[in-house]
Amino acid sequence: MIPLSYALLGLLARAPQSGYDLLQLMEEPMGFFWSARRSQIYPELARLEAAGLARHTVVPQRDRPAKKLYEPTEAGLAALREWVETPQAPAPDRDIFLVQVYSLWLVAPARALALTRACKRRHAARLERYEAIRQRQREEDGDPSALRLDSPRFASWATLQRGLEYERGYLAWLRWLADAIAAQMAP
Amino acid sequence: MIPLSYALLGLLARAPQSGYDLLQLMEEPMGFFWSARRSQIYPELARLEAAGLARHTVVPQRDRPAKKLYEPTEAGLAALREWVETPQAPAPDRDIFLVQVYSLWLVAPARALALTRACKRRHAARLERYEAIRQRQREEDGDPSALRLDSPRFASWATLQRGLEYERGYLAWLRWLADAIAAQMAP
DNA sequence: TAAGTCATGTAAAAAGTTACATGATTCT
DNA sequence: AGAATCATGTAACTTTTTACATGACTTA
Repeated sequence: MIPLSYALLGLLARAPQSGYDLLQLMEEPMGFFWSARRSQIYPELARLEAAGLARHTVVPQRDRPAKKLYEPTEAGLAALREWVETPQAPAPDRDIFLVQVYSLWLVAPARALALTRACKRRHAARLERYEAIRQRQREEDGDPSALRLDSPRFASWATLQRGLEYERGYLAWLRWLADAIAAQMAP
Repeated sequence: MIPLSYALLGLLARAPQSGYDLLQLMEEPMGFFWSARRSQIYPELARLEAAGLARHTVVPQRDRPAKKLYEPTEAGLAALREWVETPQAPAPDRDIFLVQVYSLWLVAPARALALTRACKRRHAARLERYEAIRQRQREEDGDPSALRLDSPRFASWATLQRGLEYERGYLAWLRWLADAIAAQMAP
């Protein structure tokens, strides 16, 4: 089992889903911290089923094509619980913008500034997306600090909170970087 | 060319290095934002050379085995510059701890707290490592805000700064999470 | 002489991405 | 009739990891 297995089980543990549903849930919200494409998700579902961690039932629909609804088995839930409470080796850190910044001394300041601003736009957009989700969540759940620890809502709120702080921190650093570059251009 | 190609070129652009040197530089400091193993680095160096972006000379040493010293070619430097000033599609976000947190509602609060603390230790250790590097950098370079934009030192400082802020932000969130869990355990 | 570091690679397997492929149903 | 959404997959390729493999030289 790979992290993706548990990402999928984590989604199924909240509610049964079709592969197609999972495709979208892996975009948002799971994609904010773990991602996978269609070509990885469908085979992984088959693997989970072969391993006895998930099962599916075919659900015919009037207005749409039939779908396979997946849910975790008891063994699947147990495996997920066990994995969740075991500290995991972190995935290697990968930030392509920092790879660029590491060689930023090679390029003209104006280019460096433009690059920084492009990155800033990305992160600002991501932050806005997170804030929209928080807004929606607040409308649905009310005061998030009142959520029970054993509710999926609490878990969603905790991950969202990290996303918000991550983007704010990144943006603060980007502003600092842009200022440092600009400061050496003006005089 | 993949991001790793430019990570390696970025190291070579600062000073010629052997594959073995690059192995260690890919651990630290490059590993803080991009990583690769030996089995990827040596073939990648060969690829860079085949593409005319790097070249090597064999350097015999008295006290140690001979080594291949790599440096970027003019074409390699040009390719690096061009890549650096072009906005890159970000690598997918991957945070295994957040995958766990997303399903944290399934496990006992005491386990959740233990997991959070294990994560906190990791990040605290990483922060200490960054702070030690900052200390060393400060001793070598003096006031970092005086560094010139076109010096590798500036670039190193900028990436380190991001690392420091990332770990501080992560730790702040972990404290918040631990508190939220603890608050529901006590009463 | 054994352990440790310096030094360079390859092989095989796994994980992940891009592109291909198909078909039902609904809406315009 | 064509575009859009729902729905499920596979094939080929690239990237990355894990494990294997070897040898020079130094120090205890």
